[in-house]
Amino acid sequence: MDKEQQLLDSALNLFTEFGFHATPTSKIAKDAGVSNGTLFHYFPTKEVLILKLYEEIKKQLNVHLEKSIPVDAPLKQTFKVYFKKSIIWALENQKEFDYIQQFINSPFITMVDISDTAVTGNHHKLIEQGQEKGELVNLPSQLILALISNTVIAVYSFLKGNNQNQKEILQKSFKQFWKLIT
Amino acid sequence: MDKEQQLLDSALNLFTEFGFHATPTSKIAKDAGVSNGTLFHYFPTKEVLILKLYEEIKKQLNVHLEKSIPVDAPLKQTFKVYFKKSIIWALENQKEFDYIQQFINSPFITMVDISDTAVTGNHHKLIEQGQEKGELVNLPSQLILALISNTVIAVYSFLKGNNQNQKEILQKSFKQFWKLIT
DNA sequence: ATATTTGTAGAGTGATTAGTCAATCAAATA
DNA sequence: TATTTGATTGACTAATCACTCTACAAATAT
Repeated sequence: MDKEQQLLDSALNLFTEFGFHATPTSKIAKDAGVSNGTLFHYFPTKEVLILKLYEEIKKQLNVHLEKSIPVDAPLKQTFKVYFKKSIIWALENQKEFDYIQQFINSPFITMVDISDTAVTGNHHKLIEQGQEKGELVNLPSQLILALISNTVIAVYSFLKGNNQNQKEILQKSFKQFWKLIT
Repeated sequence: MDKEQQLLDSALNLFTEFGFHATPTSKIAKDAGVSNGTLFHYFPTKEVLILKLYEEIKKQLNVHLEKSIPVDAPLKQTFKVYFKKSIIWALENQKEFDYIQQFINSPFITMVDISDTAVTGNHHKLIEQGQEKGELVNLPSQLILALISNTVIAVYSFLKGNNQNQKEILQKSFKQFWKLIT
């Protein structure tokens, strides 16, 4: 087993349960089954651990999102796939998703690049293309991106507590979401 | 000067800048111009201080929102007023608004009533009335509430960094928002 | 005027914490 | 087989923290 990964796993569990500073490094090490010193062998400071965990989760999410995205599909179809994939990933990786939000809403966010909030990549491009074609509403692409992220968060946090009719909710939510951005 | 209020003010400033646990009570007391012991005279524990600050801000927001809300106005008008008032309050009280988000996305949220997320009151009722009249989309009112909150957050976080065209952005955003929930 | 409560101070305490370090251990390489 | 390299340990440290306690001052009640 990779001890670095085990440390990240334990950190994720403990950080989401107790928060960053209420989780001592000693507890993380213990939970991961390694010694105190080993933690600091892999992560020079606690802060680095917190940041690396964020980067790693963000990477996982982005890799997942870019998998099997249709090319040359109608814009609406592409957005639908992104939308649903995001929410389903969040539901299947709740700790990871919650960690992202906890991190983003904490002062640690000032330590990462500003243009880097959670989802990156070609989304800006996609939005601007949609606007050129007149399909998407004419609002700053940054705002549209924020609207998208936050709609995903809203649907996720609802479905987290109510997993009945998931498919129907997703369907209807997307329909409304599409109206929001067109 | 009310020392309890001064302590809450200092706590707000420091918590939003450094986070809960990276802000020692001693710093809060010093910043408020009182002694260590005085802080614990007003707040038995640090946790109580964190919770009371949250409650106080939530109350402020709710009081503000309920001021000069039109009665018997068309639903769309009522929502528009709520929508704009929320965002403008957030922009004018950024620390308070950021604190709410930091709190809600932290493990401390488990210590407050679940039915109590930030905005309370008659909003559920309003939504259900709108649905009965067939004006609002037929989705669970909890989900609609989440969509509303998160749209407000999205527009706020965009406008926080771009305060040009505020009026126009608000106008257009509401137009899209209304499509989202109808 | 006296007694009682309430507010305020700040030094002190015991516990906890991030991070260090010298000593082993394992495994790869020479 | 010898040597180097990196991984791992856990006791240790210096700092920090939430909170206590005693003393005193101010306000309020009797």
